[in-house]
Amino acid sequence: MSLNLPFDPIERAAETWRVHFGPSSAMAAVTSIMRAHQILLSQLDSLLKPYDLTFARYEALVLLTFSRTGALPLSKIGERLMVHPTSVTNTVDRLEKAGLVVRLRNPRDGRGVLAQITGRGREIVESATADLMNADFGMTMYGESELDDMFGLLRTLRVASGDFSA
Amino acid sequence: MSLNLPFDPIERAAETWRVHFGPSSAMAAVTSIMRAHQILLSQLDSLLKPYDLTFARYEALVLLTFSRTGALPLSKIGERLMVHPTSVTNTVDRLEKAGLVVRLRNPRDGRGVLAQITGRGREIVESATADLMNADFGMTMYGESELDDMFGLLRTLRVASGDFSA
DNA sequence: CATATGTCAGATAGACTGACATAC
DNA sequence: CGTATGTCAGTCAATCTGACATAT
Repeated sequence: MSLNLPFDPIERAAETWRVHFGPSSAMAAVTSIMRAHQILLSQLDSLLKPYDLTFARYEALVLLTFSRTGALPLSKIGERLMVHPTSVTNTVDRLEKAGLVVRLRNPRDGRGVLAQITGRGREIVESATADLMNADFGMTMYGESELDDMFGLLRTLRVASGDFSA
Repeated sequence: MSLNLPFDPIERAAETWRVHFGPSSAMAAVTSIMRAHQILLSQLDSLLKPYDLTFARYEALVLLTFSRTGALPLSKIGERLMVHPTSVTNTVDRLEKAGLVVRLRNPRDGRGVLAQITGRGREIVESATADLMNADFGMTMYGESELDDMFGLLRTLRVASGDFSA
């Protein structure tokens, strides 16, 4: 599983990069984000595997528990999770097959569909969330202030990319 | 393309999370990393699309230009890029079909295969790299010290996950 | 012999395009 | 009418498992 190299592969790439193309802190930072994503996704998916959930599906389920009625239009789910409409359809399909949500017609918009979390869905979210928080979302190596620093740093990227107005 | 929400969707999720499950800075940090990855990958792949490259394939090509002979065993490519052996096979397949690398038998190990970059491969890397550096790898919004902070922060995660010994 | 390298078939989760029916 | 919602078919890149041939 773990590589256990005797050197930092990204740091080495950055050094070699400097020799060939000139210095680029951006390259090292971007590569680090890519690798961090890979590490975290793998850990989170492992934690969620007993529930037959991926992180993406877990996020959708959690979002539903956050709403007053346990139901949200698919369009709103896509907006909040920042994913493509067809991906929402796909995610809800899988959750529905697993019995964790049901589709309802939106009484306030004939075009729309609501995904509503089921009792079983709520049980699974509760249990999975306990596991994730217990594992600190795979971030046990960080202190509170470091986590805040990371959130703040990455917020700059999210603002600049147009996710929201600061 | 951009969402342009009037609020930060991750910050809102973190607030709601606090109400339902208790505070978790880890959750906000992890979600930020996930979103940052998504944003950057999309930007990088757009920049590389004119060359019919993905970021993963570009990384492999660059690695080859870094080696003395322009050739590396597939096993070494997998180790440096931290990807699964079958993913390396897949990546090299695509690069080979595009004429950017060729496969050679490893003269020093009958089991092994070398991927060697071609002249056309070198041209493409040079041009694509110029584009990427010109776009600062999608990180134009950051200063030098912020990029270093990010690298340092994420290094902690990579060490803890066993990528290498610090 | 056990181990390491690479390939293959097949499965999976995800993102995306374009077309479409439906309803606002 | 133009716009918005969701679905569908199909494509694509990536990842992984398990099996396998080959060579160390």
